[in-house]
Formats: sequence, structure tokens, C-alpha cells
Amino acid sequence: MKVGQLSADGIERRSGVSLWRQIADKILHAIAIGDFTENAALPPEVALAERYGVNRHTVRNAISALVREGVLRAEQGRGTFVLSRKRLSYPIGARTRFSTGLQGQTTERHIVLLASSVEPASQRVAEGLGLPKGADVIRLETRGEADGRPVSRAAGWFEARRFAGIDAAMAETGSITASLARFGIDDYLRQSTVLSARHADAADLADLDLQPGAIVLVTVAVNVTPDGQPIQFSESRFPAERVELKLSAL
Amino acid sequence: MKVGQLSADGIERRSGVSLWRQIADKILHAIAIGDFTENAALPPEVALAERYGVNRHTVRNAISALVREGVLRAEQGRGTFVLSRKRLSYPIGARTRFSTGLQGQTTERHIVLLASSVEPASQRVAEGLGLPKGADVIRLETRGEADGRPVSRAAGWFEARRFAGIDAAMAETGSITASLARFGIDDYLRQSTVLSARHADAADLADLDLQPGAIVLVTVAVNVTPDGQPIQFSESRFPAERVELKLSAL
DNA sequence: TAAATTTGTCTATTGATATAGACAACTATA
DNA sequence: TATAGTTGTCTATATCAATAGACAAATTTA
Repeated sequence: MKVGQLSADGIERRSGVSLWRQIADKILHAIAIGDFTENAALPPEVALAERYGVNRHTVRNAISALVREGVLRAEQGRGTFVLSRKRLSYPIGARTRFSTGLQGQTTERHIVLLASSVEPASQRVAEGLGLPKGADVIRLETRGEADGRPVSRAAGWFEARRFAGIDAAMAETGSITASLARFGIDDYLRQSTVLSARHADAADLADLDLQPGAIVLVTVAVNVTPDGQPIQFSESRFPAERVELKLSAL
Repeated sequence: MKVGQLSADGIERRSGVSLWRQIADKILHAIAIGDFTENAALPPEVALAERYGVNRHTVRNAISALVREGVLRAEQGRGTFVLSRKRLSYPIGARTRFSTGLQGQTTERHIVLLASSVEPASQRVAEGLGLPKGADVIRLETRGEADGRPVSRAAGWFEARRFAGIDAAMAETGSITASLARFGIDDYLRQSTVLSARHADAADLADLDLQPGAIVLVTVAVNVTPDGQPIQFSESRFPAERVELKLSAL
């Protein structure tokens, strides 16, 4: 049995992160980068325990957490096997579109409109859209799903005057691009993207179906028309264990 | 005392991540996004304990960890104050350069060459550089520092035949750009960047001076000459609590 | 079929994490 | 100079995390 795929070190005691959680993260990472393909067998519990210098029960704790998450499947007498697949690669470039970006990687993908509202623009939204602070903006809360699993959770803001009714269009079409087309926007470009990462908070855990301790990638972006008018300000969260971002020059 | 800057929820019990570590992360995040500026006073311990629904001792645990990290300073009778500053914004675009990218954000920045070696190209390095697998490549291990704090940790691979001696050039100049110039490369472009995030492992903790549980942003990138020849394959790690990545179109 | 391998379950013990309460030490302010 | 507000320290207790060992249950292999 080849065990070399899981890095041996990186287990820290008294760190505030339990050993079983650290080991679970290592297994998740190994799967995410493709070191374990679907249906591959994990090394046996005793081997993992020895590798990380912990008790077998601690390894079992990590594995049972991943079994609960639906990442692994344990079979008594046989072994423990990988269920989930490699990370999706989500492209970010001048023309970043949800559906086309994941083409070829998933058999199915769509955006669900979770909620929408009209609200006064906060400081950063106003700055991003080039509006006065407090101007009315429409907020769309959406979740991206691919093959039935959540892969993104986003909030998008649009100038309310110009895009009145975009919430209905979004509910109907399930596509930002198609919704914007109804307002005469045939093309738009990604002007700026700021990227960060943090631990998932309670909302992320619920929205993206994650377990506590998971990491989310966060992008804050502005989309503009080809002549430079800002039309959309957005903040998106991606589960780092399921998605990587592929930055394409353009 | 204004307490609204720290989000109230997101504290998960029995998650494998201790409450004090979760609270420490929240405080770090609030500082990182600029909700607490330098020298600002944190809410008093009792207020934080009430806000998160935990015991005061648990909050004290979180704070003392951040004091050890050099992020906070506690003064008996007065309060607890913020030492560290806002996250650096590291630009990534067609022409991604370490030093120029941080201009204006730091008074000082430089790259340290930690180690170099010649090795056969692994699968992914060979693919990235367009070489046969196993071809000799030079690996440069570097750390980027700004105002005395580590902000990046990178491994870069170059074709050994073409760039023999680039390790010496790097040690001398402290600049990838300057080193490449000695080989007649006056300009180079970022061809591709793949971005992910994970928990820091033991090596990251040591190299980037982080505490267990910290998050690192990871970029895997290929640089090419203007006519498209791959010259450098690199993997860089950034501490998410100190750096955000600003993706610039171009 | 027997032996080896692997996951599942149980008991017991130790150390880290979290709660609870009380009070000391220090600072700023009325 | 009191008083209120804040951090620092101590004791005690309960719960979670991790270790240790033993054996059962299921599967594969010799």
C-alpha cells in the first residue's frame, strides 16, 4: 500500500485545532489535489496512526468526520474508500461566467436565486459601483451548484434605477449574463478582483454544506461594460476543499 | 464602546477547532479587513465573552494567543490594543513582480534566497516548463519579507541548461527579475495562475512565522517570455492573515 | 478452511478545553 | 480620593480530546 501521498508532518498539538481535525484536513487536501482518486483506498487506520504519530482512535475520529461529510466510505474488513472527486477549477478572467467556466468539468451546473432585496448602498458597494453612498441598489443572493453540490455562494449588487426587475429576470433565467442581456448588456468585463481566504463562518457552513473548520476563498469583484461603466459589485465565497480558482490572463 | 465590528455568530462547538482559536481567528480577520486600525482598543473581555456566548477565560485564551503572536498588546487596567496593521494587497497580473507590487504599502521589502538545488523535474514542473519529465531543473527556495515580516514563501523552477548560475545571481541581486535579466530576459509575462487555500502545515508555520491553524493562499504559476516560451514554474504561499491577492486584468 | 488484514466497539485513564466564581492589581475619571 | 472599569491570577469542576489496550465482526488471501 502506497502511503507516501499524505505528508507526514504538520500535525501540531495544543494549537487550538484538534488532531483529528488536522488529519481530516490533510486527507481532504490530498483528495482535493488528486493524490487519491475516486474509489481509491485510504491507508489502513493503523498505518495512518503511525504516520502521524497519533493513536488509532484519533485517526478514526478524523475518518468518521469525513464519512459524515460524505467524503469517505468505510467498509468493515475491507478498508476506507474515497467518494468525492477532484476539486473543480473555476476560471477567473476578463469574462468570468459561472456556467461556461465549469463546462467539461461537471455534467450539470446552475445558479439558484436565494433572496433579493433593495437596500441603500454601503460604503464599499457605492465605491465599487461609482454611486453615491446610500443610493438604492438591488442585492441578489445566489448559490452556484454543480452536480448537486454547492460550489459558490455570492452576493451581487446592481444599481436599482438602471436594473429594476433584475431579480425577477434572475429568478426566471438562472443566469446573470442572461438577466443583464434583458437590460441591453450584451457583454461585460471583470474590472477588478480582490481575493482572500478565511475560515467558514456559520452562514458559510449552512449555505455551502460545509463542516466547521472549513476554509472559504473570498473574491470581491467589479464587473463593467466594455466602455468601463460599473454594473455589478459582488462578493463570492468558494469552498476551498471543492474549488480552486484558475486565473487566466486575457 | 463600539463592538459591532466583530461578527457575533460563527462560533461552533465540538467542531475540532477550539473556541479560543475561533475567536482569535475572528479578531485577526477583523483587523485584517481594517475594522480595527492600529492602536485601536478591543472591546473589553467581558463584552467579548458575552458577544460570543463564552466564558471570559475563553476570550482571555484567544487574546493571549494573539499577544504571543505579536498582534495585540494587553495593558492591565487600560485595555487590549491592536498592534498589527491592515493586510497587504499583493497584485497579480500579466507582469507580477514582488518588489514593485508592494510599493507604497511598505517602507521596505526584499526577497531572501533560502536554498537552491538542481533536481530532475517532477511531472507538474516538467509540464509547466514544457520539458521532458526528469530533465534537470534549478529550484530556488525564497521568502519575501516586507517591513521585517514574512509575506510570501515560494519555490521557483528554471531549466538548468538555460539558466545555469541563476542561483548565484539570485543570491547576489535578491531579485528574480534582475537575475533573469542576466540571461537576456528583459521582460516576462504571467501565463497562468492557479489559486487555492489550505491550512498552514509545519513548514509554513516555521517559514512564515505563523501560528497553528493559520491559513495560507497558494498560487501555482507559469511565467513565459513575451513570445510564449515558459521560463519559470513556481509555487508560492502567502499568509492569508497578512496578505490578500489583487488580481488585475490586463 | 485457516490465517491475516481491516474496520467496529467497548472500557479506562490522562491531558487540554471550557465554565464558574472570587478577588487582586492597575488605570482613568468623577 | 473614592469609584468604576479593566486586565491578571487563583481555585474548582465539567466536558472534550487523545491515549492505551483488548476483542469482536467482516473481508480477503493463502
